[in-house]
Amino acid sequence: MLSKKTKYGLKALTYLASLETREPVQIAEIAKHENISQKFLESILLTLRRNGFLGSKKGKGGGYYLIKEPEDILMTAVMRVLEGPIAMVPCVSLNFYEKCADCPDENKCSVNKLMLQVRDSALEVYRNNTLADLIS
Amino acid sequence: MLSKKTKYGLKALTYLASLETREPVQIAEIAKHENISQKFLESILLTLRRNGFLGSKKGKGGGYYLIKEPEDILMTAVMRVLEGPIAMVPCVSLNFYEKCADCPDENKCSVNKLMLQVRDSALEVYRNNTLADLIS
DNA sequence: TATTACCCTATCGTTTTTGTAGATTTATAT
DNA sequence: ATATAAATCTACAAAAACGATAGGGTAATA
Repeated sequence: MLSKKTKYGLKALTYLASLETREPVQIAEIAKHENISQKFLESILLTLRRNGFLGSKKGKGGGYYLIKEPEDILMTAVMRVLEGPIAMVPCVSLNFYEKCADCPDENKCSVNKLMLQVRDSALEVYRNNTLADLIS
Repeated sequence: MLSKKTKYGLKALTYLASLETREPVQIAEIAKHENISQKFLESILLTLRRNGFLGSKKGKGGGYYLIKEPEDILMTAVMRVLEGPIAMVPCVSLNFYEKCADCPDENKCSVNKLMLQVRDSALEVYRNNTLADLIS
């Protein structure tokens, strides 16, 4: 299941990308337009800023704005920041690898074998989509 | 994240498929061989039986056994029973469809657009793998 | 009578999602 | 300059949902 954090984050990014301007947009406006709990969105935008996707400006006339062109924002990067690992099990994760506690031999593990394929296919989708591709 | 339920279920199925015999195998043996909590496995095997993957026999010499050939057990079916929807959001699910509470128009939703592709790519993997393919 | 699957329930721990309360920064009007 | 209003930032906390596991009793079968 996709977490609401990721869902809301994606929606917020898409909304910002869809605007003509790159001037700061207030949290309240984004939250209202996308039907998102404002306080929750606040923390999501914060992590997007900390990870280099958004810039922010405090005080009156402040808000959040895209820091890169939508064409340059890959879904692999967005998903990893918001949702975490793309792989469904740590033992096939590229960026968050961990050995399974059970499972004596990864190469003979059926779960590993299947989830490796799933990871690769998901990865291909995320690599082929930038933020610009999600705007209709 | 893949639930342990699914992980354990897949391992149990693979173990049964890897055996020469189709005679009943006790829960304890499966649990021990795959390093799984026996009590947890118990409930997993039960749902696999209720969904037509396994047969069972009570009493001495009882246990669980495969009811179909490994070649005829598709991962799409196994995943849907153990993990639930293959889609990451209900609004792109084939078997568990649900409209999003927010989101006025699915066709214009960026999350929908992306997750539709992810679903299709995962589906292709699951369709191309039977239980027989997971045995090494 | 022993063995094994079946079934129900309770519990513990973690993660997700949301809410509360304030502190800090900035633009603007007076 | 000063006050005011408008924002983001920070830190908790709590509630809700979910995942994983354990315990104990029942029913079927050799």
